[in-house]
Amino acid sequence: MQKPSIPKGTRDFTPAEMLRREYIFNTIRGVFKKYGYSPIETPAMENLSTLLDKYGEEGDKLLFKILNSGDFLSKTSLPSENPGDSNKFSLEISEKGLRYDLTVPFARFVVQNRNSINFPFKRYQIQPVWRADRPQKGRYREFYQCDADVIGSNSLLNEVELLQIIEEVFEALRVNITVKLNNRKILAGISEVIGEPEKLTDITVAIDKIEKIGPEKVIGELKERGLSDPAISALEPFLCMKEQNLELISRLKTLLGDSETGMKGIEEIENLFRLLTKIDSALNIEFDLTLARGLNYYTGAIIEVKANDAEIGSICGGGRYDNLTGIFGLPDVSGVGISFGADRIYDVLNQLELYPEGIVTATQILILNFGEKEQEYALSLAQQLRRAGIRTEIFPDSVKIKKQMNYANNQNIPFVLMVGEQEIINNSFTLKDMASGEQASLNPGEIISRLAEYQTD
RNA sequence: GUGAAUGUAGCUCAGUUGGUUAGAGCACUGGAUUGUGGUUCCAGGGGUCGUGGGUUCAAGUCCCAUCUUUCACCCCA
Repeated sequence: MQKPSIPKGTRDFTPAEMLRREYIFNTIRGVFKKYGYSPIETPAMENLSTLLDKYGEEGDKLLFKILNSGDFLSKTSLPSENPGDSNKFSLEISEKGLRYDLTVPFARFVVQNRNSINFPFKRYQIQPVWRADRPQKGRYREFYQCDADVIGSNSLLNEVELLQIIEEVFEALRVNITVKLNNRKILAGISEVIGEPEKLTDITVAIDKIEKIGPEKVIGELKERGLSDPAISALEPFLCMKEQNLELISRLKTLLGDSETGMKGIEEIENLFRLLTKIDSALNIEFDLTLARGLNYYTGAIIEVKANDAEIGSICGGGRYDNLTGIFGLPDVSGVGISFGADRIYDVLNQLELYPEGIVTATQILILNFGEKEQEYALSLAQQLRRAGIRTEIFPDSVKIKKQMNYANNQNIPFVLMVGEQEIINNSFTLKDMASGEQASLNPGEIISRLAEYQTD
């Protein structure tokens, strides 16, 4: 017999773990709803044509592809006939793939359902995504994203609203965060001003690493990527700017004056900061010129959130994309969205033990099983308690009390109720508080009011 | 895709220069206690030593391959 196992980078979750995860999902979902976002779901798999070329070359490599059904080999050339081109071959035997994020399927959804959608469309979506990455710290092959996007509106109010959502979610989860903000138009402006507009991707990828590897190595990498020496020396002042937020904005105005796109980006971020002063936000926001974000489709604001007290990558990210639906045949529709990385948030909360107490238990009271007659009575008593909103279970088998007590302990059930012959006659039952060990003899009404004090949800 | 570490009971781990029948704690089962758990005491079950090959009289231990997990790079939530 083989040992059972699950695929690399995937995980099972026990009931105790799921209670913690549901707490995170419920918190995020609650905030999304509060701001008027509506839920949608899309299939786990998409046509590969929907997914390919949306995430850059690296992203394509990380797509999980699904083998066609049936005798697909008979319809295709054998791999030995085109050696070294397994990528091309894989497209001959695979036409579906697992979704890589929720934004691209959402864009596809919007285009496909454009006639029934009421714009501006505010949707949230909480579903798993898959990446064929090599797993490591905070990185899984299957993980949940919690997305909120507004599509069909250019207004910066949407960016502000998404920042409010970020603030509210992490405040509720009690995670201290720093929000990093940048704008792709500013990055485009920089590459224009230094005379290398086509090298925008190379430039952003390289300067994204500046904190990690330092300016010298970034310059080295840019040389490798074919950036000219005059362009590099023109770029250098941008790499070592120490100004913050508003000062940085005014400094950039003098440097990017020649780039229309760049100035537009500055104007956007300036307005965003101005709007933020109106909402009484305590968010710790940094305008970070080195924030690039990999996903190719971003065109305006880009947002990334880091946990201050835990060593893990970003726990939330997003930005504005002006033409993602254009690829699917619906041009000139701008969208902006954020994505919470639920699994990383889960790791942060586990690391810092930030869960509230009430979530470790589902059942509030266990009715012990004393035998055939007693369990019939317990059945109706349990129903009374449940109607009063108390999460109740009956131990299904009339086994030793020790075992039933042990079950209550292991499940973290705070109360057990003894329903024996004497208790039934007196209509008064022994309620035991499992934490203190105290017992009291109470009638059903008294039990309900006693339990009501422990309502936590 | 590149580089490194790791794998022994359900879980966390010990296992000497290669040498008889591979151990502990926790968990589980039974009992001390037939209606009182979380503490205690006694007893018990549970192992293809990740997998496959090789070296050797002899491999958990050494060598090779492969898989898993973990960490870093690339990239990313």
